[in-house]
Amino acid sequence: MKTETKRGRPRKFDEDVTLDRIMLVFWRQGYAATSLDQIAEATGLNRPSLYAAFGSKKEMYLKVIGRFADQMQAHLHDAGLTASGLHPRLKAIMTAAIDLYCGKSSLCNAAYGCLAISTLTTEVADDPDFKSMMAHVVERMDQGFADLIREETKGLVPEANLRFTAQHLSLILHGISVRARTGESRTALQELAEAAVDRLVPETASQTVV
Amino acid sequence: MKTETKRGRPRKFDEDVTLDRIMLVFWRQGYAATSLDQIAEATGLNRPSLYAAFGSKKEMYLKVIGRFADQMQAHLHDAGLTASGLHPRLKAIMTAAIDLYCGKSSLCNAAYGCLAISTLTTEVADDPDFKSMMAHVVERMDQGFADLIREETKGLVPEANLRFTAQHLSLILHGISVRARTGESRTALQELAEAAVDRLVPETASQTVV
DNA sequence: TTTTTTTTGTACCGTATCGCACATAAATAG
DNA sequence: CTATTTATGTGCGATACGGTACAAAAAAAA
Repeated sequence: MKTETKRGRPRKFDEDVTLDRIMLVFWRQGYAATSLDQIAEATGLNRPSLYAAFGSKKEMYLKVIGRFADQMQAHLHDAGLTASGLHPRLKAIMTAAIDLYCGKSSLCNAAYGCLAISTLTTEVADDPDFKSMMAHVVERMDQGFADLIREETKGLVPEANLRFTAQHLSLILHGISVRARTGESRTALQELAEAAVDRLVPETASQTVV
Repeated sequence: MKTETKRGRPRKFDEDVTLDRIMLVFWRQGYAATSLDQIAEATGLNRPSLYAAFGSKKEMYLKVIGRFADQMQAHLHDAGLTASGLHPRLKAIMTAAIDLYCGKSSLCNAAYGCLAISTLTTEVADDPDFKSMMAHVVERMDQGFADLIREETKGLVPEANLRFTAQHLSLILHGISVRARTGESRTALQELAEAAVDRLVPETASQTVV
């Protein structure tokens, strides 16, 4: 399998870097309030190049949301590996999420909360494509927490209870995202999250959850 | 004090009814995606009348948010009066909020979640006026819960703990709003809320909270 | 070189946007 | 009746919007 050199004029931009720049614009302003001119300015590209590479504004946004979900999942997964035991791992994940929501991550340096919660939620009521994307993102987050709990409690917790607790953890994170974007301090959110985890899962892994 | 009859041509519309109609448009589409033509169509007024009565689009939106916060607070307060004891009252409030978020209230008949969480959150990062309004709305919700807990536990719970639990309850409601707009069923949200309240406050009022 | 393929950038199209000017209408005050 | 005050509705104006046509540019292929 040889690396066939592409014909035609080469691109002057990196697709991933560009998507990250587009992401930041949508993250700050939301979908509806963002114009293609702003995206063009933020990326250094002109509109025809943007359309050729990513399609319409809506497609750009959906691509960005999907990319964000991927990066978010990887980020939180990594954070969950820095500790051991259900309770400590959950706390590590919460901390990582709060840092990200408050602009303390490589992804974003402003307190914009979660991209999906902060901007996609608005568009959901009037557009089925956005709505199913939103449901997908939330479902992924629930799944992530469920997988972690399942792994750490190996059969000790009924699947139904486990999924329920996972939903509850997602819920907490969504609420924290809202407060992060509203301007609440990182330490205040950290306290809230810690208390929430303490109430949801026991300190020692041997106890039954829920 | 006599009812001075106003001079000039009388208005053909009721200001409150009109604001409620404007509210529904913003509730579905959000601030940025809503045009004044859509508002004009929804209210039956033309743009000059709208501007004369409510000012710019931004002022309309802020007025609507304030009105929503008032109505929401009254709605939840009333719901809290239908039961007695901290735990039952909180559950009643949660149920009322979920019904409203899912379109089962006189305010709105569609599952649009909370107007502020669903639409104002997006605008917050780029506009200080919206941001302070959002902080104000969240603060009011925290206050409402704090007042209720304080009233029901009369001095048994330290003010700090009490406020902390109130924030946690608001957080839950914000997360539920997101899921309601995303399409989650009312019963599923009801289960989540009940479990959350069970974990946050004891069943019997005599126990210490948190 | 000539041809083919792909990207770039200018310039544009039709439409929608917010906000307002201005004339008209409907009420009261004198 | 005349003047004044307030609300209505048509219509416009300047701008911004999403999206695209088209020609120039930059690479590989023939």
